[in-house]
Order: sequence, then C-alpha cells, then structure tokens
Amino acid sequence: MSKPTANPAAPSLNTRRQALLEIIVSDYIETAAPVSSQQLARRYELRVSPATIRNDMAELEEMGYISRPHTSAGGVPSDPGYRFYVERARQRNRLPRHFQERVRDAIDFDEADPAAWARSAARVLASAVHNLAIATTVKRAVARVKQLQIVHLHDREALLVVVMQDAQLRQRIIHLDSDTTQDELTQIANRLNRLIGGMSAAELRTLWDSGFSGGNVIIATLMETIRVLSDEERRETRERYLNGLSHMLSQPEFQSGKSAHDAAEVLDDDSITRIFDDSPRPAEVRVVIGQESHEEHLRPYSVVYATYGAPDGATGVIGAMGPTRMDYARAMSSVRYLAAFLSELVQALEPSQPWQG
Amino acid sequence: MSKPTANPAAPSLNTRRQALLEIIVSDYIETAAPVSSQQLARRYELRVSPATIRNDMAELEEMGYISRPHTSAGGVPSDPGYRFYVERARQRNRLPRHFQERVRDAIDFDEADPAAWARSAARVLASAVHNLAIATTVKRAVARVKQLQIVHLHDREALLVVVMQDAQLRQRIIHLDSDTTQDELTQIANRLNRLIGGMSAAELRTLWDSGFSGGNVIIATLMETIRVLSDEERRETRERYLNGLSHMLSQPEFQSGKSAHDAAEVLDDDSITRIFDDSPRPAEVRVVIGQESHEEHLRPYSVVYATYGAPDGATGVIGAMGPTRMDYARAMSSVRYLAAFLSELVQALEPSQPWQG
DNA sequence: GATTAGCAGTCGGCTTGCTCAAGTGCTAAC
DNA sequence: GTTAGCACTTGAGCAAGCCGACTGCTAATC
Repeated sequence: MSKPTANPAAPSLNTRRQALLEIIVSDYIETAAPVSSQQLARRYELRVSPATIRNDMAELEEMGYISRPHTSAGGVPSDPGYRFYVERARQRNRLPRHFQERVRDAIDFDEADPAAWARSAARVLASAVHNLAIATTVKRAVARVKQLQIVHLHDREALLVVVMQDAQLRQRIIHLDSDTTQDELTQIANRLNRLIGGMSAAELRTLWDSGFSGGNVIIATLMETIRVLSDEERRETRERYLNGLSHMLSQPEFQSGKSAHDAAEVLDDDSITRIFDDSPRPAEVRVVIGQESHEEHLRPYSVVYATYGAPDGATGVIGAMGPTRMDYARAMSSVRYLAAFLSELVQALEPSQPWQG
Repeated sequence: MSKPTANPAAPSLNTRRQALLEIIVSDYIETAAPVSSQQLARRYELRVSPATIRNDMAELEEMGYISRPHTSAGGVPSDPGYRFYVERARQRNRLPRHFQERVRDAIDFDEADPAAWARSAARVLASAVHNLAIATTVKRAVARVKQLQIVHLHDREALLVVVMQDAQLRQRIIHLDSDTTQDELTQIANRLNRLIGGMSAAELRTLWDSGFSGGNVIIATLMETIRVLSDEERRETRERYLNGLSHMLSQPEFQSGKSAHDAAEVLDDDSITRIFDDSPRPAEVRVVIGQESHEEHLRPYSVVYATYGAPDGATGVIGAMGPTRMDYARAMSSVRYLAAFLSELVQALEPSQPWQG
C-alpha cells in the first residue's frame, strides 16, 4: 500500500475504506440494523456507487472488521471493527447535552460520603449512556489509619470505629474481657491515636511484633482488630453501585436474541468488579470490547471504564456496560468527565500531607 | 352450605374444593404448567374421577380462584387463589434444607456492620427462594446520637463522624471558619459529647433554640450539622441491597411472555422500597400478591417481606420478590427465619438502656 | 486499474394451511 | 352427587410458499 495509514490497528486500509468502516460502525450503533451498501450510498455523501461500497465492504469483511449475519445481508461490525472505531473516537468529545449540569446537580460534595457519590454517579451515567452503569467506592492501595474511636455499647461489648486517611469509616464489634467504662475506653483510644495515627497495616504489624501491647488484653485486641480493618489485602473488593439495568434491557439486542438472564448473571456473579480490579491509570478511559474480555460472562458485552481518585491515593472505578453495539463515543466522554469530577471530590478529602496530626 | 368453612377467604367452598384448590396452587407453583383434571386425578389420591374434578374446577373458576389461559386448557391460580393458599400455608414451616446453617455461615455478627448483614442476608435469601431478594439496612423511628468525633482533614476542612445509638455511622464534611488544630477539635468533640449524648433531632433543636451555642461559630456549625444528620425525616430511605435477579429471570415465566425489562424497571424505579416503607410489625410476614399491590410496576409480581430489628428501635426490612407463581411456603419460612436472625443481631447492638455514658 | 450498471441468486421473515395432542364442556347414565 | 363418553376447541409445531432486501458477479465504462 503506497499511502501510509495513520492508525496501526488498520494497517492495510486506504483512507476511503477507513472512513467507510467508521461510517458503518456509527450507523450500526445508531440503527442496530445491518447496514447495506444502498443505504450507505443514500444516507451519506460518499460520491461512489453502491457497487463500489460493496467491493470495499467485501474487503473489510475479508480483514475481519465486519461480518454478515447471513449471505445476503448487510454488514455488522465485529469486535475489531468496534476497536477501530473506538481508537478513532478517543479524541472526540461527545458529552450528552446538559450532562455537566446533571452531574453537578446529582452529586453533593458536602455529603462527604464516597458511597453516596458513587451511587449518584452510577445513576447519572446510566441515564446518559442508556445502559448499565457501575461505580465503586474508593479504596487505597495502602490504607493508613487516621483516627480511632471506641464506643461502649453495653456490658462487655464496644464498637471500634476507625477513620481512615481517605475519610472512609470502618467498624467492628470488640468483646472486652472485663467491665470497662466509656471514659476508660476513650483514654485508651486517645493514647492509641497518638501512637498509630498514619500507620499502614504493615507498620501496625511491625509494631505488634515488637511486643508493644505489653500484655494488656484490651490493647492487644484493639491492635489486632485495627490491623485487620486496615489490611486492604483481606478486605473484600470495593463496594459497587449499579444502575440502569432497565435502560440496557431496552436496547434492541435484548428484544431479540440476547438473554436478559445472562446479563443478570453478570450482576449476581462479580465479573464486572473483577474487570475493574485491573484498573487503568487515572485519566485513561479503558474500553473492553466483547471477546477481548478475559471474563467468560462478559464476552457478549462491552465495558467502558476509568479510574477516579487521587494519584497514589484512594481510587475507585466508574464505568458503563452494554451490548458491543454501544455508543462508545458518548460513553467514553461521559465516563471521562465523571471520573474527573469524582476525582476532584475524592482529592478534597485527602490529607494534604501523608499524615498530619 | 351446611358445613362451616374454616377460612373466611373461601366462604362457600366445601372441604373437598378447598383441598383441591390448595393442590392446584401447589402443583402449579411446582410445575409452572396449567394443571388439568386428568393430571390431578393421576398424581394425587383424590378418590374422584377427572370429571368430578372438572366440575369442581368449574366452580373454582366461577368464584375467581383460578382461570384458564384459553378455553381448552387447564387451570391456573389467579391472585385470590394464591391468597387462599398463602393464608392456609402461614402456619407451616418449610425452611429449605440446611437454610439455618447457610444463614449462620453467611452472616458474621462481629462485622458489626448492618449494611454487610443486609447484603449477606439478601444473598442467602435469593438462593433459597430462587428469586430476587432485597434487604434494607436498619433505620430507627427516632434516632439518638451516641457519640461524635471530629477529624481534621486539611486547612479548614474537617470530617464530622456521628455514631448513632444503633451503631450506625453518619458523616459529613464541615468547613471551619478559622485554622483549628486536631487537639482543639477533639476538645470540642469531648465537650459536646457530654452534652448531647442520647439526644434526638428534636431535642437538639430545642437545645439549639435556647441559644446554647453562645456565638461560637464552630459549635454552631457542628450543632446544626449533627441535627441534620440525626434527623430521620430528612434522610433518604433505607439503603437497599439486591441479589438474585438471575435466579428470578431463570423462572419459566421469563422464558415466555414476562418481560425482563419490566422487572429491571422495578429495580431502577424504587417500587420495592416504597412497598417496604409500609412495614409490618415485627414477627409478621406480609405477602403482597400481584394485583393487590398499590405499586403499578409491581402488579405482575408478588413480594414476601418482614420487618426485622428491635421493637421501638432500629428496623429494617427483608423480603423476596418473584412472579406471582412463587413458592410462598418456602419464601415465608425463609423470610421469617432471616428476620428473626437479623433481629437478634441488631438488638445486640442496641444499648440496654435508652442512654448510657 | 478503479468504478459502475445490471442481473441472477440467496436468505430471513412472514403468512398460510395443516395436523396433532391435550384438555375441556356437555349430556346422559348411574 | 358422581361418572363415562364424546364432540369440540385451542395452541404448538411443521412445511410450503411468497416477498423483499441485499449481495456477488460479470461486463461495460471512465
């Protein structure tokens, strides 16, 4: 091929065929019907006849970008075709109308509740992309204790509340070995606060191994519990919030063929969360298209997602899921915007230094 | 009718027809296929011929307990038929095998996190009834503050954490009007703790109206924020956890006819939570069958639910949702057991007296 | 060599007509 | 009140046939 092609994903496509492929994908995304050469010639100013388009489409099929439901049918993008489209659309910004206002209306910073933010973000995203949206709460690679509090419940039970550096709360019941008053518990908490503030689970373990508790049973119990609570490795995955399943199910693929049951299984199963675990670096919007996914259950779908949060700090993931025929341009823009928006909120909760008393 | 009938819901049914109706409903629940007179005669020891059964079924249809999909088809229970069955089945205990062990394995008291309990409970219930399960967190009619904590974040922002009497946590960012150290914040928190511990939102308002803050801006801000956080009226409804949508969608009604999209709409919409708002008194298992529901979207489904929690204390709701042809006996038993189990956990978090320092 | 017109051929979707099995309603007998 | 027997209804399943949409191919044209 004499002309060098801009996109490495489409090494041997001349410019016209690249343009054609893009049109085919975007038309199919819009109409959900196999696109035929005649329609293409009619609806777009291609300056070539349907016959030429047919020749080009034969070539695109040969190269795996599109496929046909049956011999005498129009073209339908295959996963590589969508991939081509996605890489081309990365630069473009296609935020839905009034999306920014809707985001600002839905998400309230002062709530100070990352879970509530995630919930609202999922709702806004779902209605923007007309598909399922998922947002997780934030979680940091290395969690540090900020402050702890012990609340006496009754008899020999107390509630340990640990505030982590990213303003996350964790709690657990502790059983006391002797009757202890709230005042005593408060004193213990104050002492421990001075000592372990800013520590990670690993550092707590080191302290623990140095025989620090000195035989005091309550302190020993507390230390162990705090260590467990702050140990990210042991914690279950981030909490996830879903919204917009009905939007997704109203997509035409679910009227004919695609099984809603399989989609529901993706939710009951934890496929999406596992996809999210391999989170991209901030500001990157990742797109997993159909068969590209490592998750069996997710193969019939595409996921567009991004990490939000503070660099080297607490991060969460927000994304949209739908049939492979989804509006990638819109989804990528919306996810990018929301991730940036949530990042701002989360960063405002971060301490300005690693630790400050 | 000479013989008085036990059940007021079936005033003019003789004993044999009551028994027949019960068999029809339970057979249909099991097989999901219209039940015919022959099959009834064959599979159950009825000691009457199919012709007699047909006559009885004609009567049952006349009275609205069953209906027929078409002229020459077997009988299908209608909502009043299910209602009859449910009232008869109330007494019976039909816990799924090993259900109690599964519950105990799934729900960890020491987690001390009512949200985690609700999540696990929903999962267990869903797999037991093969349908969708919903559990909400607890919420009390009158919330009382137990203890508060103020954590300095950075510059002029701090995180206010309020522990409520039922061990629920609430949080909000507060903006300080001047640079304040963590020590100062801790002192303020300690002072306020002594003062407002055990107070409800209403009592806080009274205190506030008495001009208590004395012009101190931080205290004024805190008081107002605490009041908002503890005011149940303003809080959004209980948080809900769902599980088992795929179980529900694998029920035969969704293979043919029933729309998965409508079911998903029930989730995105908040119909179930609204049903739950009218919660039964503890220990009562409520069953809403199809058209009985006030919620438009819920009409094609049935919901079995119960309140759990402490009497006059924090309460939540747990329930199962499925097509009207659901295994009511099993669902009622499972819900009853889970509600009792969760109640124990929640009550263990309750203070033994209205307030204890 | 690329593009185009024309045309035969293919295929899915839809309708029609048919049969079959299941199950009822009715009537008359017990 | 119960039962046997029989005519009748209905949906499901299947095959045939038609229609429209669209392609692939060939030969002519730019």
